[in-house]
Amino acid sequence: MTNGRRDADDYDAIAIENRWQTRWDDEGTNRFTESALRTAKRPFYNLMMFPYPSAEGLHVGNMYAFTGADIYGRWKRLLGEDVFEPIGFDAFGIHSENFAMKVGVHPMELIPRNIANFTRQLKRIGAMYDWDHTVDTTAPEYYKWTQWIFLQLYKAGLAEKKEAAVNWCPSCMTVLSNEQVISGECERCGSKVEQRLLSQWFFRITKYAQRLLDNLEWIDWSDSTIKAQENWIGRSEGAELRFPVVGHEPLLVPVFTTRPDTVFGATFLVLAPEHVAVASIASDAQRAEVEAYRERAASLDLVTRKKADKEKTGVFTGAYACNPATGENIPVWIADYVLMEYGTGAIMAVPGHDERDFEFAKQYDLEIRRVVAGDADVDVSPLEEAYTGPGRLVNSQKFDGMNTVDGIRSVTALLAQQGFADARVNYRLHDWCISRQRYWGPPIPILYCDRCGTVPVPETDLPVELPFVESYKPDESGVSPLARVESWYRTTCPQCGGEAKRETDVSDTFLDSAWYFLRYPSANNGDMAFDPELTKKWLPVNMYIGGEEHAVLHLLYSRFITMVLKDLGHIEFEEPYTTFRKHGLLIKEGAKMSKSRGNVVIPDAYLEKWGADTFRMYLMFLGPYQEGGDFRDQGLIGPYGFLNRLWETVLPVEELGGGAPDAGVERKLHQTIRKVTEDIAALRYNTAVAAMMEYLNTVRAGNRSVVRSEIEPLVVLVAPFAPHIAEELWERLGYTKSIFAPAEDGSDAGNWPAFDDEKARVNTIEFVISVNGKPRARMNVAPGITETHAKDVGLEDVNVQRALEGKTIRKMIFIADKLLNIVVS
RNA sequence: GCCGAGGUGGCGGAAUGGUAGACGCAGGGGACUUAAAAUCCCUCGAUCGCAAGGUCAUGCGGGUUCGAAUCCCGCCCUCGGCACCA
Repeated sequence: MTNGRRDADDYDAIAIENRWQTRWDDEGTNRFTESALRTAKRPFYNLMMFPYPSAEGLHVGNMYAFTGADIYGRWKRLLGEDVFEPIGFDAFGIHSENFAMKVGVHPMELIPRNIANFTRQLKRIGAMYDWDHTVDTTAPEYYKWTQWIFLQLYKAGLAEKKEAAVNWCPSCMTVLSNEQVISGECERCGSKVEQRLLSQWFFRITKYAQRLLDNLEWIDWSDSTIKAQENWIGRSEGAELRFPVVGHEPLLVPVFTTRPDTVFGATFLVLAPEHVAVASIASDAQRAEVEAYRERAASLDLVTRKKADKEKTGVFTGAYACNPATGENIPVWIADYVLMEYGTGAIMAVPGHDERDFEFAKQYDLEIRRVVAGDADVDVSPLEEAYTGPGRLVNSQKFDGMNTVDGIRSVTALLAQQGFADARVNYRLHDWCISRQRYWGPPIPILYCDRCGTVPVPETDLPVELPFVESYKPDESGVSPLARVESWYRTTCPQCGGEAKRETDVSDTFLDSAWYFLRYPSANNGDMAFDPELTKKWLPVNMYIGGEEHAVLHLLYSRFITMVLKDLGHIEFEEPYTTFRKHGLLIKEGAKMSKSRGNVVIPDAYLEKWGADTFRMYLMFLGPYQEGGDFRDQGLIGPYGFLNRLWETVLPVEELGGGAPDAGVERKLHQTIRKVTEDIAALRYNTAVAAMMEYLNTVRAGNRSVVRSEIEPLVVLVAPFAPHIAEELWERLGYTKSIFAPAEDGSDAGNWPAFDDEKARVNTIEFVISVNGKPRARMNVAPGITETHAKDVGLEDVNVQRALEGKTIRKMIFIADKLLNIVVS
């Protein structure tokens, strides 16, 4: 745009992008045929987290994630690999359902509309998705297999139904997740949330806890994601100790502790209010109080109950237990700070050495006994606060003087001998509750028959289709709206032919997404969930890029399902993603993007103003991809100017010179190819873009005339970031095939340029002479300057001499091709 | 409280033991233009100096080292995750 009007040959991003997107679509450039999927020579499965198709449309956060992943895939394709890059829609779930209720449109109507809008937007960003292999988790052809997976777990004994406490909003009449409870109130209506006991389906993920933990050692994932999973699984080593209840022999109350060495300081026992032993051991005198407390605890919502800073409460049961180490009788209490779902639901309280027990003992005036002294001061004075560190045992009979590590082992061994203890490992991880008392999900494929009991739906009867239900709002009954559709849930038992009733709960959305990557290559297969041959060829996923918000849920559940499917003989690998990289978080002008702040970036307007190429490039340039960055409208002009200058430099092609590149430019070119290649491989996209900009500046410096061999490789380097302009320039450079197609020399290679270390080698370096670490002179020399030579030249420099005046040289440090540091005093 | 990441010009960010501030934005000056936009060229951490050059500077305080944004110790702050897990 040099003359205020647009010449035919000006860079018109929108027109170019429309043209190439249409062409990719028409020619199926990025789509595998079924046979091509089977014959691919160098398969590379490039996966990104499929979006939930909200009504708002594609968010800039989605686009940031997808662009970074697409650049990786396009780069792999330019290297000549057969890259499979699918996308789909995670469209079931509470989010969609709540939104549908809000706008008063049935989800069965709303979701297809949203998917159509998302598809349009996803095509607009120029990612190389295979639109012939997409999934929609709400399609019966998909959730048929989600139900099939449920049945495989059921048959393997990994799915079981049991009672569990859930959050219940009495006004919305629905179960809430913990995330939807804000300080005891419903996030949507503000009502006080209650606790309800419901019978629900669980997957026994805890059975896989150790394996899920062990494999973290060898899978190639972002460190922070691995750490998050480790913490979530939460392995702790310790012991189970058993305390006989006085007068109720042979009843033993088991407790889990990581500090069996402190058992001599266990001055009372605390059970969770729900603990089964409570009813039988409570004394008559205390029974009324105990019952009242249990009722109060049961009515409290789960989030408030688990708040650590809540004041501790509890009641004495009237019973005593025998401390097997000391032989003393200690009181048994119940308190809601002890959680039924962790360990055994009971603890031995050691107030001297546990902060919570200390607080509780203070509250109810229970004995606090020191049994550990800090190493430095073998101190037996009373405790002002709980001492939780290591040290030496005191007041512990024959174990006195022993350190914490030996104490844990020795005390456990002694009590084990007497039958009161076993070494034990505990995990924080809970079984995965997959029941949802909602409408918008795949029905759980189970039937209940009066005669046969719980009966799985035969695989041949799948899918159990979700019926269209006009009024799908949840109600206060605590069961799914499907329980109101008698015509649907009444059925016959496949075993006895008698009357049966369907399970009316649907499954968790996370089950839909726990296996979607297995479905993509087989997306069009109606006969099985995943074709064995295709699965073997393409899986596990080679590269998975996504946000860290899924570090523990989706990424853990999909690992679990993969392990189960392997154990059941359906697949041959147990980790779904060979490499996982998290991307960072985008913020807007220093602040987190949120609807309430009104600073959410909607990509559409930017795409229309600047084009997808500029937008993609800017997103990758604004900060390190794996750490995130700050989106500023002002910043887009940078990459836009770069693409404009690239356009002007290549065109018109007839004016490009032929022949050999300038020596200096060629050196910079090979350095740039090397840097961009290494940076993309490591997802350092921001510095890759900077290197390309630097190279273009070098090529254009001083308005010199450019030869084709200098600029053509840059078009390829830019292609993963700005695929449309790259295709256009490539075509204008005279190539007939797509820049992403295999190179025209017939080899397996793609068009990505190779770098030559020889050609990248510098012929002059700037050598620094410093005095006491401060640079005093710089000189341009040929690499390989000797120490002697450097000293000769360096000491002659006037500036250096000035710095040396009146000082004595103590020594000189020579670092080859970098610097000479003269140390003086 | 615990785990993880981070704190560098006016701004986004480079540099992970060896020239601090690559690349880009914004700002300043200039060319072209009737003018504006666009484009191009120069300049651009602070401070002292006519200049050569000096001094200061990577959250704060110490340390290691010939040399520290980078490594170690102790603090402060920001962001993300987990949180009564025994």
